[in-house]
Order: sequence, then C-alpha cells, then structure tokens
Amino acid sequence: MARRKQAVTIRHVAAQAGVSLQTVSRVINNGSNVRPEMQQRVQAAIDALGYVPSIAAQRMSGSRSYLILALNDRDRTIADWRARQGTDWVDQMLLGGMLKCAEHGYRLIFELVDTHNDHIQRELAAAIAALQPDGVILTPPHSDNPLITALLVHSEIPFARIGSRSSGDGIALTMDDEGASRLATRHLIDLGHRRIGFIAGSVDYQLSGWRVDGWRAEMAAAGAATDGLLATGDFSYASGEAAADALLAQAQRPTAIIASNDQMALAVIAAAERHGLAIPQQLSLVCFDNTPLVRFTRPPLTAIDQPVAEITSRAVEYLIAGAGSDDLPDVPLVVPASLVVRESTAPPAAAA
Amino acid sequence: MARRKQAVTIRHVAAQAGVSLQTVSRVINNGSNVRPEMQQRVQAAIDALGYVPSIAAQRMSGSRSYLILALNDRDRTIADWRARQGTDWVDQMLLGGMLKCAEHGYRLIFELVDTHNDHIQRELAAAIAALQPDGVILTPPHSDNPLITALLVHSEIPFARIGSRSSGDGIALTMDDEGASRLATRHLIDLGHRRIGFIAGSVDYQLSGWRVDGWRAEMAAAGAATDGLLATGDFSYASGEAAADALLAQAQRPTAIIASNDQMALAVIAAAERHGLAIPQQLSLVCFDNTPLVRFTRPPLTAIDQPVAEITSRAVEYLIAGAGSDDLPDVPLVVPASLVVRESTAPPAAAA
DNA sequence: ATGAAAGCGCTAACAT
DNA sequence: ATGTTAGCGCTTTCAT
Repeated sequence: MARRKQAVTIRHVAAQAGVSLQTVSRVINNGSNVRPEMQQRVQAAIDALGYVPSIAAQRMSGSRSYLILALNDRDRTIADWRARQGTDWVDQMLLGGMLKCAEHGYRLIFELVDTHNDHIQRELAAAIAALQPDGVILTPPHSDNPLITALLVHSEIPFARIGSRSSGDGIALTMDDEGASRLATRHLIDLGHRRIGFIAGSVDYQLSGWRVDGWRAEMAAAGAATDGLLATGDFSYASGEAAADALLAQAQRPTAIIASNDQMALAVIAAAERHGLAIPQQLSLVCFDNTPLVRFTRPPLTAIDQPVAEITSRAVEYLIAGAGSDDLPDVPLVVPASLVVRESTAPPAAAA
Repeated sequence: MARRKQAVTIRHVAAQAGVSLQTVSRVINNGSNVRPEMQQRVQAAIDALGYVPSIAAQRMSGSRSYLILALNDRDRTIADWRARQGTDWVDQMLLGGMLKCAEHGYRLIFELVDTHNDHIQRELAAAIAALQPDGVILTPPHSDNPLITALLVHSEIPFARIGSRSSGDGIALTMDDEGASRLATRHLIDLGHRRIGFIAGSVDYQLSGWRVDGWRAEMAAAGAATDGLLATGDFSYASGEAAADALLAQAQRPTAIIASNDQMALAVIAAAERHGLAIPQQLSLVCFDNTPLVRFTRPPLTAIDQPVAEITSRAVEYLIAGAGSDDLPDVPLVVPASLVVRESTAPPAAAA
C-alpha cells in the first residue's frame, strides 16, 4: 500500500488564505481570537478546498480524537446477533449514539469486551491506547464494574454508565428499572391481579435486582403477597421456561407474570400453552423489553419500552459537552421507560 | 480537557528493551529483519508495559489506520432503526464485519450517507479525510454508485462492493440475488405452482432487478407465463399492500407470491386476509429476507436467507489481506443465499 | 489578534 | 540486522 498522504491539509488552506497555520487551526477549533474577516477568509479557503481535519493528526497533537467508545458485553451481543431474534439493543444504541455523535463531528466506535474475564482491564486498556477515545459509554453488565471504572478514572477519560444507579465516577444514566417494574406491576394490579409472578433476569446484571425490587414494592403497596411468586432466570429462553414452569406448576398459580426480557416472555407463552392456559384470559403477561418480535407473538405483548436510543444519545451529549465542566449531576440521570399496552394483559379470570 | 498523552509509548518499550525505536516498530509490525532474541526481548518489554500502539500515530507516519469504513444508506437505515421492525441488516454486518476486523486488530466504523444527494462525494470525502480508513465497504444502493467508486479510486482506498455484480474497481461481492430468486421460484414450482406472482423492490437497488430476472428465468424454464404477475413496490409496507392488492384483485390471481423483502411480505399477509385467502392453503408466500420477525408471523414464512454476516466478513478479509496484492478476482465473489422453508408455502389449492 | 517553533508517537527511508 | 533521521498534520506553547 502506498504511503497515503492527506489530500488537502491545513497547510494548503493556510497558503490559499494567505495566513499562518495557526490561524487556520484557530478557525477550525472555535475561531476565538480571530477577526471576523480573517475567519471568513479562512473559511472560504476551507470550503473551496474541501478541507477536513485529520482526526489522527488532531489527536496526535494532544487534542481530541473525536471518538467515543461504546462498550457492550461480548458473549451476549454476539449470541444475540447469531440468534437473529430481533434484539435491537445495539441498533437503538447506534440510533441514539451514532446520530448524536455525528451532530458534533464525532464518531461512535463499538467494542465488545468480556465480562467474565480477568484480563478485562487489559482489553480495555488496549482499546484506549489504540483509539484514545474522548469518552466511553458503559452498558450493563459493565456499568458498575469497578475494574473498568477504576481504569477509566485512572486514564482520565470521561465515561457514562448506562443502566447504573450508583453515583460516583462518570455519570450514571438509568431508565429507572425499578420504576418501570412498578409500572408493569401497577398495570396488572389495576386490572385486578393479586397473584403476579415475576421472572428475574441474570444476577450478573444489577438491573435484574432493581426490577425485582420494583415488583416487590408495588406488590407491597397493593398489599399483595409475593411468596412463591418469584422465579429467577438468566434472560435465556431455557431459563425462562424453567422459571415459568415453576410458577405455573403451583397449586396457587399466578394469574399474571412479568418476564424480565423478551426471550423469557416467549418461554412463558410456550409454558402457558403447555399448561393449557390462554393468554390473556387465564394468564396475563408483561414483557420487560419492547423488542420488535413482541408485536408478532400471539397475542402481541404488553411491554416495557426501554428508551435505549434516548439514553445513549444523552450519554453522548454528556461526554461531548459536559465532560469538561464540573457541574455534573451526582444523581443518576433518569430517562423513564414507558409501558406499551397490547393484548397480553387483561383482568384475571376470577375477577372477570 | 487536559492534554492527554499516551501512557506508554514505543519509546518506553525501546528503553525497557534497550533497543532503538525502529526495532520496536519492526517487532510491532511483523518482526522481519529482527533476530529472534531481539524480537523476544522487545516482546517481553511490550507485554510487561502493556504497550499498545496508538493508531493515530501509526496513521500519522503514513502507515495504516486500522480502520475500515462501512457505508450504509442514511435514510433507510435510520428509518429501519426507528421503526424497530427487527431489520437486522446492520447487526449482521457488525457480526460479520466487526468480528473479522477484531481478529486483525482493525476496527469497523459505521457511517451513514445519503443516496439521493448531490454532495454525496463531499460527505464521503470528509469521512475519508477525517478517518483515513484503510478500506471501505459499500452496501446497496451505494455499491455501484459511480460518484462513490470514482472518489474511492481517486483516493486510492481499497473498497468492497456488497450486492454488486459488476466487475471493475474494488471487489464485488454478491449473494447472487438472481440465483436466490430462482431458488424461491423453483421451490414454488416444485410444489406445483404455475401462477407465481412477484413483488419487486425499489428501482434504486439493482438487486431488485436481479431478483425479477431470477424469477423470470425460472418461470421461463418451467414454461410458465409471467404476464400480469409482476408488481413493483419500493420495499415499504404500503407499497407491498398496493402491489399485493393489484396481484390478488385479478380474475386469474396468482397461487403464490414472492415478496422482495419482509415488509412487503407482511403486507401480502394482510392483503391475503382482506381477500379472504388462507396462507398457505390458498396462497403461498415466500419472503426475500429471513429477518427475525418472519418466524413470528402467522404462519411463519418460508424465506430466502441472505448471508449478510458472511459476505461482510469476506469483504473485510479482502480489504485487510488482499487489497495489497494484485491477484484480485475480476468476477464477483459469490456467497449464495439459501432458502429456509417454513409454513407459508404449500401446494396450490387446485393441485392439492 | 496573529505568527513561529516545538513536539505528539510512530514509521519510511536511509544509513551502517 | 540494527540504528538514525526526517517528517506525517495538527495544536500547543510562546512570542510578537
């Protein structure tokens, strides 16, 4: 490969405008300390030449890299992609994150890292050394991983923790899983349900616990008992099946179930069928994730809609704009989830 | 933001190993012209220090950027993300492309560009100037856009054209849309269908035409007429509805329909229902895209599975490894699509 | 408000 | 087989 050089550099622009490199640089960056006429002359040269700064060179001279690194869990992400089950978490992150980045001349780079890995720090350090990103976005289950956050703090790279409630380094952004869970539970209670089962997700994810908490809290508020109504899965279909079977096999079985994600909700549908229970007539179901496929199940599922795009967009905004300032909120930034009511929820049979 | 410098540079490694910068550089790159013992000493220092080269610096010195740029159509991609209909094209590209890149220490950067845009060249030139990618992956409808390929050729950046059959600059990779279409048509003919309708996609995409060609060819081979059996949509649900209505409103209506994508297939399902036709008993349906949702429709759809991940992976492989060599195939690289038979296809009523 | 000089981390070209 | 030198394109000092 031939040594590829920049087609048009700051030097060309400077020559064309008849100014020093420095003046061009000033115009590129923010134009402070530049007379309007100079600014205009330089800008004209930039436009005429179609000049665009090389981010490599900008980065080299100690400036920004205009790169934001978004970290996701490797195994889970690849499994989702392979399974082709319509999990659009990554797409929503891109929608919110990439577009917001583009608005500011930044680029979002996706990176997959292993959670269960003792050299996770090495992995991250390598990505940071190679890319020198101006900011990092952490997603569950990395968001509160102390190995990761410590490294980021040490590297002095601003970062956002999506799906985190804890204050501390970086900024936390949450869709308020507990509140969302309460929302789902409340919806069922309003329909008349008292025995509402809950299928929790993987303990690797803190949000799994918050969702359980929300359900518990709302049940308590309604004076409903939760004994024997909690089952734990790991977000997989298989685990959802086992959990659903456990819940439905009981003599006093729940009249409604909240599943912590779409795969486990699918498993509940299958389990209900096996147990001869019609949804929603004999069993209501709420899915904790409004993924594409929940509109195509029979029946279409009432679901919690997670504002992934919006939250990622906010994270990027913070990293680009606010990272320098010190007026950072020490409380998590909340972008609340909403409930999309479809046909999988109805009053319980007894109350109908 | 503080002037952030590289934590550990090639200089540290050189000092630690007691060699010159150049020797370290040689070891990093491929170790040619380095004695094994030197190589080992340097490698030890690299490992001990956890050194990772800065791609910005590498790029600056005229070497590679280790960045591959993947271009997709802006409007369509954003629309798909917003609609949340489970279109996993981007995910599959990431699966195939990002992972292959990672194997070689490269990164894949996604970029969206406008098709219908007179300054598409400016957009691309800006991305190239900013990123200095080592390769570019083009997807439909950009793959054969002469404005794009000309710019890439001029910039001397290797590129791959996914979904392209034409030889020429860059390398063409195709899933053989015509063959895939023949496959779908043949499947229906084998079931006994003779009147097989076809709903074509947007003319913006060359592959739309190839799919029509495949259907025509296979119909001809079977001695079946195609008059009144072709309708043209634009990949949207609405256009699919119109096309399906047109096909089904005829006195001599088709006993089977091939829809050029999933949204139009969904529209066919709805149209069939409106016309009181049961699928597959009275109307067979093949969907040209095995997206996640086609397993959840009623009935689950027989579909053409496009090997997007595999093809993207190949494209990356070519860009990284083969771009330097001149032994490039001048014929398109074909990764054939396959047919996934589900419940939307059956023998025609008359033949049943 | 503008310019000149130095250097970021790395590799290509040229010694040796 | 190894070391030395000279930049790459840009921004940061530091002058003026």
